[in-house]
Amino acid sequence: MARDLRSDLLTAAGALVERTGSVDAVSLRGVAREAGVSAPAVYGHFADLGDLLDAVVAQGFTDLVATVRAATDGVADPVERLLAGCRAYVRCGLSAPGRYRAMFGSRQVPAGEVAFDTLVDAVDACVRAGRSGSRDPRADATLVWTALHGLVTLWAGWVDRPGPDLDAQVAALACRLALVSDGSA
Amino acid sequence: MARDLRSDLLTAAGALVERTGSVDAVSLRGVAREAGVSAPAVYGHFADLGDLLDAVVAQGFTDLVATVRAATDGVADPVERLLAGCRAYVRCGLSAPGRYRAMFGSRQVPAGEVAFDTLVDAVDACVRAGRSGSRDPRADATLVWTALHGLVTLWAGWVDRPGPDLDAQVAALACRLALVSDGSA
DNA sequence: TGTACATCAGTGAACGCGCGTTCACTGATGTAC
DNA sequence: TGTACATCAGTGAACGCGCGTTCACTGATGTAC
Repeated sequence: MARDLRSDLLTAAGALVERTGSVDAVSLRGVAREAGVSAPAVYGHFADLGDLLDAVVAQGFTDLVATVRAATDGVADPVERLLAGCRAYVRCGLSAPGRYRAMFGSRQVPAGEVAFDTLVDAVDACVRAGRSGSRDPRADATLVWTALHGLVTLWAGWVDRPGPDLDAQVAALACRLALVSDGSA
Repeated sequence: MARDLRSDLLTAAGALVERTGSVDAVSLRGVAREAGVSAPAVYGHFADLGDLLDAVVAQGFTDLVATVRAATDGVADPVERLLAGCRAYVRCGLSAPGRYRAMFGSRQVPAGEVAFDTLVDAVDACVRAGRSGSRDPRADATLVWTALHGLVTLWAGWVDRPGPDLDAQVAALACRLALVSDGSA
């Protein structure tokens, strides 16, 4: 079976991003070393280091969207659907905090817009089902996203994260900010 | 008037952190250049680059605590006090996003603990005044902090931040998560 | 007031290093006859 | 089946650069007499 160096390089770059905790500390030579290949070999698959890191970020968005979609597909109840999506979002972020930071750091966030519309729809569905008192689903979805983002970035790499269970925190943030009446609030 | 090179270097380092957006992209030579001084001159005031950056972060915590304290001092009403502190926290973070990221990035957060206790007290005061329905002020203060952190890190450097006014978002996040009944919720 | 000297903050040159990128190359794989 | 050749992914050496850090130095400032 022929090796797929391009995906090997992406994997190596992802591993380095997580190990160093920051995308800025990753070097082209370091990625090549991690993949067990010479530095110039990278240029056969990526224009330069920035291109490689852009690909890591792009894959991060693809993963995030797929993860959330997989978690929400087939969930009929709108509140459960919203919560499942939020949980998946947070867990995906925490599974690769360095990449997550790179995705929503100083770079642009084009793919984030699409995913955000999904969140607005999920809040809107709760309103239509009479399960949320939101009068501005888009504004409240923004609050939810903001809080979930805080959850991922503040507690990434924390060992002794304070407070209750992660899923309970996600539920409390989502329900209170989306004005959903639920046992968690 | 004699120059105070140490504080000049801190200022220069802070400016570079904001300009590059990341603490990892700041070099000792770059800071010296920014301060108009030779690179070895830095060693007269800091052990090495890490020491200098630690000082930037430490000053960030000092500023943050002082800013929040100044905003809350003399505010009698517990809800107003909580909101004033949250607004000050967010504005301080957004005024120097790169430094804020460095403060709560991969490095340790010792000074953050003290500031957090202040937030717990503020929520607790609302509960005691019958203005909050929180049954676990510490847990709910954690949610508030998480959301404020998200607000700073997600929207730092955003030009067209969506949704309503920043202060209104802060109020919504704080009131809903701390279970304060207020016009904003 | 003037002179000799100690102190000490900042300088300029130099070091070794890892970096991104280039270049001519090699050696395995596939194809034409 | 065997041979000659084209293709092309990956290599090793080399480049120039900015980096952190060291070292002996300089020149201004303050002090003792």
